[in-house]
Amino acid sequence: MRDSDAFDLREFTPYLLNLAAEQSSLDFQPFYKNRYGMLRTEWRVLFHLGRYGPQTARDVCARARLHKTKVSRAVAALGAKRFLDRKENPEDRRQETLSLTRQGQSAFRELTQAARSFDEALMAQFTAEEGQVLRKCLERLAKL
Amino acid sequence: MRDSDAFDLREFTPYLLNLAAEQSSLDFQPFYKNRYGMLRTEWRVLFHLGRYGPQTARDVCARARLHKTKVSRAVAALGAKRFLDRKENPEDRRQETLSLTRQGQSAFRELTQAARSFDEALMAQFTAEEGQVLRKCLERLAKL
DNA sequence: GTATATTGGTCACATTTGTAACTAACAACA
DNA sequence: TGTTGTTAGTTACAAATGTGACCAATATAC
Repeated sequence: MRDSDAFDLREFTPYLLNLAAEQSSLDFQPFYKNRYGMLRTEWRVLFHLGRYGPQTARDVCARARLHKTKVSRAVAALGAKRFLDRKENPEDRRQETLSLTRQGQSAFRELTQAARSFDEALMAQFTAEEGQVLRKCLERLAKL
Repeated sequence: MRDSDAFDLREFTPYLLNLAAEQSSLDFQPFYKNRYGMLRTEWRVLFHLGRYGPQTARDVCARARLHKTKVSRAVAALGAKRFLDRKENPEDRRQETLSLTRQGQSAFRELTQAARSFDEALMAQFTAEEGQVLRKCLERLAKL
């Protein structure tokens, strides 16, 4: 196993991915946390509601690739902060249709714009080709 | 804010990074979890001890970029499972020198080999150039 | 119709993590 | 020597997550 001496964690893609993911998430966090008191999951749920319109928690789960308990908690928190409204569906009383309040829409617009700028700044350190390769690789790795 | 309608979370690099990181970590997890009952942090600490030899928890913190409480817990867990030994440093009795037991070294060798193979398989889906670009971008994003 | 299975969503519990306070040992300096 | 500050590491508590049990509503099978 002579070779194993030469192997460094920094050559291990999952490790690198985690470092990069943690770092970038940490840098973006202030936008939704400081200003709106949201957690990451809440921001994701808010985003999906803003981006794809009113839908049930089940739909959010599928689209955001989040477990239903995580979505349930995020929805409760967003509701408590008046970022979304819940309306029971009369045709199937198990489910509720979630929709953003005016305040929720406003937060969505600002956070989306912030995300866009953030991403542009992040990608600006790479060439267009590098950016495309990066994106393509990440999508493949994420099994999207 | 017409443009914000077109923005999708999948175009947001931190989001993509997180999906890719979670997916790849999940896929590798069985190697250290099922076989050795380790957590991710424990595997990282074990790796640094195996790769860079006996050292104090403080050194591991610096090299592995982990907070000292996280390392402290991982060291306690690895010690309980007999993967490492702790020896008080007589020159400075605050610190302990950590070193892998025979069992720890064996686990290190196997996990390192597994990581290497895993990484090769992961990168095999890309061309050599793509791999280099990906690695370079990730290192930059991780601020290494 | 009644029994059974499935689904949307919540709750309760255990695990993991983050944060800050803490202890013990050492260092610096009067 | 005594006082103050720093450092290595642990502990205690809060916050967040994962997992499975759970409840009510609907669908399916008989």
